[in-house]
This record gives sequence, C-alpha cells and structure tokens, in this order.
Amino acid sequence: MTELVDKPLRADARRNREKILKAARAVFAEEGVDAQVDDVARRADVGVGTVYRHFPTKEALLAALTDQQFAVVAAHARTLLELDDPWEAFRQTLWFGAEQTAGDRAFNEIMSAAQPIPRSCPGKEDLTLTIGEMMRRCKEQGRMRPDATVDDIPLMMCGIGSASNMPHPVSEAWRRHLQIVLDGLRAEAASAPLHT
Amino acid sequence: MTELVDKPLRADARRNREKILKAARAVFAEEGVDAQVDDVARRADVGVGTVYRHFPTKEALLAALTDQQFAVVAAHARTLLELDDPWEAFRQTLWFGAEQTAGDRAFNEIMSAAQPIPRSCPGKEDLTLTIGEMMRRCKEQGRMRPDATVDDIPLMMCGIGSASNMPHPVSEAWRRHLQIVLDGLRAEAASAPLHT
Amino acid sequence: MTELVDKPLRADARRNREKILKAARAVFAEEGVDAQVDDVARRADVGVGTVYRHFPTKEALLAALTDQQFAVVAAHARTLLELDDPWEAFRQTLWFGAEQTAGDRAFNEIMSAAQPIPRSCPGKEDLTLTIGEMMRRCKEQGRMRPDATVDDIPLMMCGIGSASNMPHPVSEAWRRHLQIVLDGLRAEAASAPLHT
Amino acid sequence: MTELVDKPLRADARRNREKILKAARAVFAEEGVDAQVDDVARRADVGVGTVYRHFPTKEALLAALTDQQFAVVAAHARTLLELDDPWEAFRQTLWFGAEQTAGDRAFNEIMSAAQPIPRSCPGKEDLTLTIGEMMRRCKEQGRMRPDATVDDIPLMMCGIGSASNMPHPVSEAWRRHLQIVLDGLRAEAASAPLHT
DNA sequence: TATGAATGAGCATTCATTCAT
DNA sequence: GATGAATGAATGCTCATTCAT
Repeated sequence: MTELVDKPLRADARRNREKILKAARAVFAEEGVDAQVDDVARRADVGVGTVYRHFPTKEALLAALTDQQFAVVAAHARTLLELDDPWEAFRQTLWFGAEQTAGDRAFNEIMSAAQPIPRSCPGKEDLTLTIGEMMRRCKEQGRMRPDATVDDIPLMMCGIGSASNMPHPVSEAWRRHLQIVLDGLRAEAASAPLHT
Repeated sequence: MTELVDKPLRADARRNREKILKAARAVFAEEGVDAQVDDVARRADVGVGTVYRHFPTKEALLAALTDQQFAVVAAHARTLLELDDPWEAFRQTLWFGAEQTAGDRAFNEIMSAAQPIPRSCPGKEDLTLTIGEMMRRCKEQGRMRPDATVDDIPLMMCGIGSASNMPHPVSEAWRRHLQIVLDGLRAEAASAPLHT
Repeated sequence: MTELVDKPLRADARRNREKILKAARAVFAEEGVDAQVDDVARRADVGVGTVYRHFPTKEALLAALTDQQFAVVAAHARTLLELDDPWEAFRQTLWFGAEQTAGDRAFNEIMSAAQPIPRSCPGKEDLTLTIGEMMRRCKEQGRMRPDATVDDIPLMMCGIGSASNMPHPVSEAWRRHLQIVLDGLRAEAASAPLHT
Repeated sequence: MTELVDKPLRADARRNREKILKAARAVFAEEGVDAQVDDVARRADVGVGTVYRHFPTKEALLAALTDQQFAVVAAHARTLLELDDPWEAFRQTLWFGAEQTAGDRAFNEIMSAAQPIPRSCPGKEDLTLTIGEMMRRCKEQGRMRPDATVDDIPLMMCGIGSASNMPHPVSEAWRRHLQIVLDGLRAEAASAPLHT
C-alpha cells in the first residue's frame, strides 16, 4: 500500500493509461469530440470504469490528448530552435505541427471551438514559448513582419485542421494554405501598403 | 385570388419565419450547433412545433442559417464586383465576410467540421463563383499569386471564425490574421523562394 | 341566421362532411387509426379546422366512420331479414359484413381494441338486433347450435379483419375462416361431443 | 474463469433482464403497445437506460415479449404432441394458447396488426410446425376437415384476444368462440354442403 | 365559416458518469 | 484495481387540438 507495493500496480496502470490514450487518440481523431467514451474503452479493450479511473471526465481525457499533441510538437520545436536559420526553424515547426495534427478531427474541433483549451495545457505553453522565441529571432533578422505575434499562429493552423478533415483532394489543400500564410508573415509581404 | 388573398395568410407565417431565423441565428451563434431547438423556440417566443413547421429538422434550420450567411456575403460581393480594382473588391469581400460571420459559433463549427455544408448551399455556390471571378481578374493584373485558388479561401476564413469566438482581446486578432493571409496572397509574396 | 339563411350554408357544410368522411375512410382504412388528422384533411382538400368543425375529436371522426360501416351492413341485413331461409340470411349478412370491412385497417383495429366502440353506435345496435333475430330464427328451425349468441359474432369477424390486412395471399384466407366458423355454428357441429 | 467468474456478473444482469421482461409483460399486456418504455422501467424499478441496455428499441422489447409468448405455447405444444389422440393434442394446444394470451392487449394488437410479427420469431415458427403436425395427424385420422390449414389458426385466435380485452362478461366469451371454431374444424362440420 | 399556422405535452432514445461486484 | 451494468437528465421530433385571420 506504500511505495513498494504500489509500484508494480502502477506499471500495470501506466500500461493501461497508455492503451487508453492510444485508443482515445484513434477514436477522437476519427470521429471528433462527439465520439463516445464507451468506444474509447472498447478500442482500448478495457472497461469504461478504467477509463474513468485514469481520467475523471471525458473532458480531461480530451485535454490530455490535446496536451500530448502540443507536447510532441513542442519537443520537436525545441530541437529546431538550435538551427542557425530561425525562419527555417519557424517554418519547419509549423510544418511539423500541421502534419502532426492534420486529420485529427477532435484536435481541430477543440482548437477552433469557443472554449479554447480546457484547463492549463503545458504542451501548448511550451510550444508558444518556443515559437515566440523563433519569431523574435526572425524579426531580429528582419525576416518576419514585426507586427506578427505568436497569437497569430493558432489562427493560421486552424484552416489546416479544417481542410485536412475534408474529403480528398481538399484535404491536401492545407499545404498551400501553409505556404500562403508563411509568405504573408515574411517581412517583405508586410511592406505592401494596400491593405487596410 | 393569388397575391391579394394569399399574402395576409402568409404575412403572419413569414413574420414568424423571420422571428425564428433571427432567434436561431442568435442562439446558434452564441451557443454553437449544440444549442437546443427548444431554446430557439423560446427565444423566438413560439412553440417548438412552429419551428418544426418552418424547418423540418434542426439540421435544416442550421442549413438555412448557413445559407443565409453566405447569401448576404454573396450579395455584397456581387456589388463589389463592379469596382475597377479587383484586388480591392476581393479584399473588401473577405473583410465583409469576416465581419459578417465573426462571432457566429455555429457557422464557424459548421465551416470547420468534417461534413462541410449540409445539402446544397446556393449562397456558398454564388459566393464561390464571385470570388473566383475576382481572383481571376487579380491574377490577370498580376496582383495575386497565380497558384492561389478559390479553394484556399475557406481555410483562410477558418481562423477568423475560430478567433472571433474567443474571449477578448484574442477575439480581435482575426483582423491581423486577415491582413497576413491577404499579404500572403499577393503576387509579390509568392516570389519569395524560401518556402517549402 | 335562421332557417332561410342557414339552409344554403348547410348544404355546403353537408357536402364538406361527406368529403371528410370519404377521405377519412380512405386514409384510416389504409393506414389504421394512427393515421393523422392532417392527412384526412389534405385528402379531403379542406383545412384541419374544417375537420374539427364537423367532428370534435379524432375519436369522434373514427366513431362516425365505424358507425357508418355498421350502418351499411345493418341496412343490408334488414333486407336480408326478409328471406325465407334464416340461415341463408345470416350467412349472407356475415359474408357481406366481411366483404364490407375487409381491408379496413382502422375498423379492424377498433374492433379488436380494448376500448371497444367509443360512444353509442346506433349502427352496431341495429345490426346486433337484426343478427339476433336471424339467429333466433335459425335456432327455431334447429339449424344453429342453441348455445350460440349474438355476442359470438364479433369474435368471429375479428379474424377476418386481421387476415385481410395482411399481405396477399394471407389476405384472402378470411374466406375460409368464415366458412369454418359458420360450419362451427351449425346445429350439427355442436352435436360433436368431444370438445371441452 | 468462464462459468464460475462469469455468472456472478451476469446473474445480476440476468435478474434485471427478467425483471424488465416481467414488468414489460405486465405493462404492455395492460396498456397495449402504446404503453411507454418509461413506464416499463418504472415498473421494473430500473432506469430507462437499463431497459435500453437489454433491448435496443421498444420494438425489440415487444418482439422479445411476443416471441416469449409463442415459445411458452410452443413448448407446451411439443409435450402435447406425444398424446395418442391428435385432436385432443390440437384442442389442448389452442386452449392453452388462448389462456396464455387472453388478456394481453399488446400481444393481441400485434397479432391483429397489419405488420404481423416483427423480425423472425422462432417461437412462432416452432409453434406453427408443431400445430401443423398435429393437424396433419388429425386429418390422417379423418377427424379434421381436409381443407383446414395451419394458416387458419391465427385468424381463429384473433377473436380470443379481442374478446379477452373487453369488460367482463364479454371477456369470457372467448371460451365459447374457441369451441365453435374447433367444431367448425371437425371433419363432420365440413360435410355441410350449404356454405359458399 | 373555412383555413392552416401555432401550440406544447408527450415520447423514444442517447450517453456521460457512477458504483456494485 | 478493473469491470461493465445501471442510471436518468437531456434532446430531437410528432401530432391532436386550438384559434387568429
């Protein structure tokens, strides 16, 4: 009931937690946030009760999933931060993030929903920090329009998720969308004087 | 026996239909597609049955609402088509569309959902045609990147809806987002050789 | 507002009443008692309100229909009463009644339902009296089992309605059913000593 | 790990299933097919969800109920098949079936409805087979009219359900009705030359 | 008086969450 | 801990009946 007895149980539990997350990722990515918790349990081959032991509510499960997505991208972004070329780091980060989340219905729905991210989301905070730093460097080198902020990024990524959920070939349109918004962020683009 | 006798009967119904649409717009814009039909009825100050008399299903009601949004923008776009400057027409169309739909949760949810638009949506078709023509003219004048297509527009607008549903001041970020993507669409932006 | 002004209006009303009854017969016969009053109105080419002006409730409309069915059979039975052969009169009455009501889903449903006949039903009373008299004469001639009563008739007719609502060829089975029960009612049949 | 561990879990569920079936039988027998699922749940002292866990739809519940009724009679009929006297077996089968279903409004409504039995109904098929065999033997012995078929039986039973739903003393009239139709089925009855 | 739009109680079914085993 | 049966509030939709025009 203490450390010694608890550990072995935790190994089992941890394995279950992973199974559940994996199943949840698959189910929610495919069917969106309206997928049922029972389906997650079935896919994970555990009882619903087990899902609820690990995640107190469906919302918490979705939050964990979302955070995980952000964490993966954030980790990758941290390594890219070491590149000499900050614009390339920034570009590759967005590209990786897009590929990572394209096709994930639930992630997209959550990102474009009114109640943005439930609870605190360390993964997102981490990613925001890293992207913020990348943008700072880009601007420093005069390669990114100075009025761009890290808050603009989610809006750009929004269309990607949206497109990637649609039937082929629209689902592939997100690649050009990403190009366009990246171009719009370059310092030269902002020099254009004709927009509002 | 037609116009003269028919109108009085329909006048009442038409008024109710408007009341319902107005209430539905408010309710769905505020609470998203998961809002209840009963709430729409309550807000419109009619019985649920009346809502169902005018719209056979909740889905049909949402479709009507969506189409109306598109139709309003499409109508405005048609008038802008007469401007001499096609880029300005294009820019104002997106701007008007953004302002029109910003803050409408349901519209945003439907636009970024996997099953894009239910049934046929004449308003959207109209708008697509008009924007397509504007883009053609812009490219003709060498003012828009030639690889841009009308399919890119929804992706751009997606972030706008997303942002506008968030708490202030993020809700205002869509204006800059629109600037950025517009800049990215300009012919000069595409000349940048460093993307992808 | 008195006789002189009222009469012409009533002629119109009477015509409407007939139209409604005719439509109701068709609709309820086809779809059963669960058919909607709106469908009756539509078929009669009048507004629902008009249906309700003539029949205060759906139940009353069904009662009128039912009574009419009985009345038709009762009238025919009265003429058959004049036949010399009471068994033949009886047999033809049941046969006519069966043909008259076969295929009428609503009539069948009402006849076999728990709440037998709503309100008083003069047609049924009339028919019951007439059939009772026929049966009395049959027994007098020793051609019908003495233990049979007029209350047995509805039970016999019940299967007819049931069968006639089923898909072909079961729908035709009622003819043999009628033969069998008629045979069972004959005086000779009852002489069989081996039933309970 | 199967029988021993499995049973306790199922024991509870099985008990609930029985409770639900019992309650459903009572409720539907009393109020007919229009009784509400909520009432069944209330009567069974379970939540509605539990009813729906065991039976996916109201229709499925009614089908189970109907099948069960048939199964009980079919099982009894199988034992009667061993009697030496096929007519007696036949007679007792109908009698038992009548007593079993008399007073069951829903069963009666379903049996006399246009859409006869939902889905496949093994109980009915079994009973049909058994009664068919009984009838074959009866005819072989020259004790049943040769033109009678197993399809005639439902029509005969129809009146029984109908009668038994009516207020006393009509509700008891089904006993004589059964006698009459049984008499009509006897070989001697068919010899009567005077019916159509 | 006829019309048909409006009403709203009623009902089958779903699904996140709990809890007895 | 794990299981999955049980729960019941919530929700879309229907249809007999009313009533303003």
